[in-house]
Amino acid sequence: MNLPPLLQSFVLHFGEMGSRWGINRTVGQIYALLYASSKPLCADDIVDALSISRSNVSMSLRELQAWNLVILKHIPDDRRDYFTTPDDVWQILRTLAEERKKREVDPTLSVLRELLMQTPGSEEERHAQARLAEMQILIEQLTKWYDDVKHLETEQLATLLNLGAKVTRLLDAKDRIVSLGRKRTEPKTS
Amino acid sequence: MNLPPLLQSFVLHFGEMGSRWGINRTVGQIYALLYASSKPLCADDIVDALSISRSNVSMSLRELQAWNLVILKHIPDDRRDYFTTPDDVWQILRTLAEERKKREVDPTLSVLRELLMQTPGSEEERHAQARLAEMQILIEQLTKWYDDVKHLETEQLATLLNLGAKVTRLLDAKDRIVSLGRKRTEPKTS
DNA sequence: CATGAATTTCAGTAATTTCTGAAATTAAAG
DNA sequence: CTTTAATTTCAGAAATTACTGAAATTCATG
Repeated sequence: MNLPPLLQSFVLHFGEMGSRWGINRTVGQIYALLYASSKPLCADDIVDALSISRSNVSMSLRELQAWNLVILKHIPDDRRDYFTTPDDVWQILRTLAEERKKREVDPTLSVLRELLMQTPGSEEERHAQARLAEMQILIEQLTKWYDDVKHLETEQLATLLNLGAKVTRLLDAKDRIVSLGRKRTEPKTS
Repeated sequence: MNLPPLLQSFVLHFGEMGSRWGINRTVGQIYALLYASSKPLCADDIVDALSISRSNVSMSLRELQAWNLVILKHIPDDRRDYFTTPDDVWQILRTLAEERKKREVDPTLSVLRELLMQTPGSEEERHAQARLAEMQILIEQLTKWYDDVKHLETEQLATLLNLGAKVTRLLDAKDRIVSLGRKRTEPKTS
């Protein structure tokens, strides 16, 4: 591996963390490298930087593209593909959420729905269905929230985050204000 | 595998999904089994239900305990350990969030902090640090939100979920009401 | 349509992870 | 202290996943 020490530490860390997420080491390393580099890299740049085989780079880039995590760029008079990550970290977060939902949540939801259509053949199955129903309801609530929130602009999303648990207090406050007929109150927005 | 068909489908699905999350097939299957069973199971029950070796069950249960995902129960006049999952799916969600944060987010945050302490030795490193800083800020915002929200009672959490993106509208409404005419600088609304 | 640079595919191999059975350990009861 | 049931540990086997190099493919250009 042939990288400035800081970049190398970052890349190695992402590689290790990769396995804790569902992705493999190389994919994690390539992503980290693209993320932190100041300009787009082509496959051979990655080969040089990480000392891995050309074919491994090819397959890993394909994987990253399937996740929509990289952007393909072209440089004039150069046939090669160059890759970067989006500049906006919020956009990256959105993509990550979307893809993980697609791969990790949606299939489970569809299995739960299917199994809940069946008629239980025993007391044991009846109980199991009740448990699956609880899980289904939870996941549906979460995905409903997600579908709602994912359309927000970055600034609004940041506002929502900063608000955090205070939302519930805000709700109370609004109830009070509205029910009192717009009496003037101190703003408590942060 | 010796289970009612509905339970078997659920268990097999969790096993497969297991690998998309960081956990392995057996651990996923055992968790699913414990989750959907009407009473606590001991290691040998699991061996029978899933047709896997006793030692595998032992190691997998240990893994689940490390994740705080199972509850250990005892039955009078029986030396064996019996396992279940918590009844409350919201509690399960909280545990899952906490453990995943601990394993998948915190280590990255600490690496980012460490690397951002260093003095960049080149323009390339300077740029990398800027990118790491963006990532750090995002992660810190998210974990701050999480730390705030995780203490909420289930009912409040459900309220917050149901509110979703409407929070921003609520905020606007409150601003309008309390500031009596002073308009907030608008983000570009989609 | 031949050339050659860039890239992808894929079969075989390497590395890693998971799983098992045998042996070791633990701990309750005689 | 011994017996015995329950559990854990761990070395090796099995299974899975990741990686490589060689061959095949793609595609812009002469």
